[in-house]
Amino acid sequence: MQNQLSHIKVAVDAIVFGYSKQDGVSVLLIQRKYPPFKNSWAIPGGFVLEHESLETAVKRELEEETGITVNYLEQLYTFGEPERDPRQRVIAIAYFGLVKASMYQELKASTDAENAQWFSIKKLPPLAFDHKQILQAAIARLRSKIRYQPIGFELLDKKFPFSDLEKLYTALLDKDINRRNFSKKILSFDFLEETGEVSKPDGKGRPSKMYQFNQKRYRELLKEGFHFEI
Amino acid sequence: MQNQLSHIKVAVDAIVFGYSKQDGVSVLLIQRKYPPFKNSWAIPGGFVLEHESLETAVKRELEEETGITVNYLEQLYTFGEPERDPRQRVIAIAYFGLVKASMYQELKASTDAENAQWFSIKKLPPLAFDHKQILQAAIARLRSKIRYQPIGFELLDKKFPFSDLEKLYTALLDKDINRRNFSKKILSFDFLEETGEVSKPDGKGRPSKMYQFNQKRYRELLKEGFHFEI
DNA sequence: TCAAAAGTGTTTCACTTACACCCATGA
DNA sequence: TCATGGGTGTAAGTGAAACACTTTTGA
Repeated sequence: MQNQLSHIKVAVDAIVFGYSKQDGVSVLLIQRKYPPFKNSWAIPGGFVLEHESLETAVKRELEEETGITVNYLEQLYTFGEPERDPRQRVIAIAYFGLVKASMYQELKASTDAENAQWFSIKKLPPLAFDHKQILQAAIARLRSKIRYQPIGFELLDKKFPFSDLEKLYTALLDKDINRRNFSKKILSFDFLEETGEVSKPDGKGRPSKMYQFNQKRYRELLKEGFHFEI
Repeated sequence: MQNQLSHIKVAVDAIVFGYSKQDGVSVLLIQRKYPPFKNSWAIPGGFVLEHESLETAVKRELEEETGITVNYLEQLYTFGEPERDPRQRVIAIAYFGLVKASMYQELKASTDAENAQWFSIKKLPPLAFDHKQILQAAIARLRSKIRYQPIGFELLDKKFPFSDLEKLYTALLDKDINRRNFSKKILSFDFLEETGEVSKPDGKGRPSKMYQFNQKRYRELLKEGFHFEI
């Protein structure tokens, strides 16, 4: 095997989720400029360079195509059916990323991102290749993972009112949540801390305390055998 | 992109677990015949052919190298660090497989398997490439997955005494299990059925009822929103 | 002073945990 | 009849679910 060449190409894709109170959970898509599927919406991604790690490749492609930097990234699944790309055999290692609400707002301003756009996961456009299937796998991962790992905080701002967290969970889990029991449960975990600030009420109602996720405390709890579960 | 060739090669690996009361949980390894890592033990696997799906490739390689057929297979993770193979860039899509106790016994008889062998996960040999890391990921997956999905039955025979299941769980989860509460919990799920048979006691003690996993009933329960958890 | 949203106390109920005892078999 | 492993009943403890009430703000 003297550096043989392969007929199979290796690509990475990035399914990036963002959140806002107005639009709920959204995913970042780009519009294709060239055939096949010209002008279709697609998941950002591209081919892996010979000496670059898979994660580096995802981050690079994401930066090039959308200008976005994620604050959470994990491997999702590898899609490799022989016919998934009509041109030639391409296997795609899909990654799952999250960005904070502040980054979500910034996309509009970026110049790299002229053909990148957020789509609410409730109103998705038709997608190129097998990207519908990939996106569905990512949404399933997000929905299940948010129940046993505190990744919800990666979608909110650093400091947030408690109701934001509750709205996020309501948006992702279908059943509606009992406000009282939800707050009792989350606060009993003891990894949220009050910042001392309060939110100015937008319009009406009592202002709420601002909280932030204490990552260090969470890691300590994990070491003690703690298990997060909603 | 007219069928360009890639400098990155695509391989699949299969981490297959088996179980027996004597050896506990074991993993199937092969001894390498050629350099690099000649004579080292390694996870079975090989390169993906141009027109074959990833799953087909895993099953084919497993059959060729060990003669084993799995009754459960899922994708584990894709390993793609640039330096993981000293010869050239190879990304490996690792799969996670389980075989029933009867298949576990058969390996010894198979001729294909002259250089394949079961190793207890408690006494593992040094491994080629980054296979130690891959195997650790697989063991972690098995340990965590057995808690929220009834894959334990894929490691036992079709019919088994209850204590076999208990021993399997004791072997995988570190903490020891309260026999009474474990059986109450499993039986309350209502996907195990008595076969009417009893085991002949091997040596001593009261014979036990034989049970079998009712896959159909389990699927029904899932539809009703049932959630398995130990 | 009213509507809206935040914040909190308490009872009920179900399930887990812990413990103890009985049963069937071979030697 | 004894040792061994299989099979089962139940009380106590813990935590989730349900519900109702109070507080703080803007209009």
